[in-house]
Amino acid sequence: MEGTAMENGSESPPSTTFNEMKMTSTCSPKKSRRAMQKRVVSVPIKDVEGSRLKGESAPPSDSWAWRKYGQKPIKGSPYPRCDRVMNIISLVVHCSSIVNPEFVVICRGYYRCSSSKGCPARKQVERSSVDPTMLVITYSCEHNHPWPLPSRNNHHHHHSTKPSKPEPQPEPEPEEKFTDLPDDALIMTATPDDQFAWFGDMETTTSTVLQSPIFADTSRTDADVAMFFPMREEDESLFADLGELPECSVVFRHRNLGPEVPIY
DNA sequence: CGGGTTTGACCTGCGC
DNA sequence: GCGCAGGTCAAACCCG
Repeated sequence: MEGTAMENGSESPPSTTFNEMKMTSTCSPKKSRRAMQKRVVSVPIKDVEGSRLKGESAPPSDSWAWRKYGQKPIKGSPYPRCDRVMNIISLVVHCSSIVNPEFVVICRGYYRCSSSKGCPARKQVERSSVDPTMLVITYSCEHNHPWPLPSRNNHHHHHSTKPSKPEPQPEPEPEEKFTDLPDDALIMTATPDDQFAWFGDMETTTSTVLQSPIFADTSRTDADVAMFFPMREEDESLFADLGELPECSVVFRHRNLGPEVPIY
């Protein structure tokens, strides 16, 4: 409500500013966003849904622990400055997207590595603007920082909320994950056998053609959309689900395609 | 009760 | 210089 008390606190000297806090939270004083190495992975939403249905908490499941620290509607949204309203609108527009795929509100979730204290690794999850059936996961790390995530074999530091899962393939040297890369982000579609399989449990992430649960059936009408709004009890969860676009598509699937789509 | 999520506010970078 | 868009914080809330 009151946002940050320290900002409004006129009695306290500006010794601890928002700025300084950020700088201390990162290793380098120059926190240029450009100084972050990035890697972008495109994952079919279907796979994410699958993992969610299995009860996993993180959006696109990988073997690290991520903590969500923010969410934003991004470019392409009608009211990007009004977050609260945006959540509502995103629901509406999302539902509209069933009828008119041109309306695609892109919300981005911000995740921080919670596997270890002070880990600078971050991850952004958003739906692809070009292919709504794909989920774009952006992994980022400080430029000069070796990939700080713990080994996927390090069981002490994660799975705080996730059930144990089979470990992925043996990982390459962590330092190699970023140091060989150009500054520009790479964009790729993850496949189980490519060099970036280390990104996570990509055994379920294939580059198979998606039959979009959302857009495949163009015969949907506004009536289909309307069925989302009379909800009351479910409103909470529905709005909460807006945080994760893929989840929203899960809702659609449940509602409209339930029996048709195999759930695994 | 501890850890994760939600969400409004705020800060910064950048384009115009 | 201004405003927009993206990124982050942190209090409140939720949940096991």
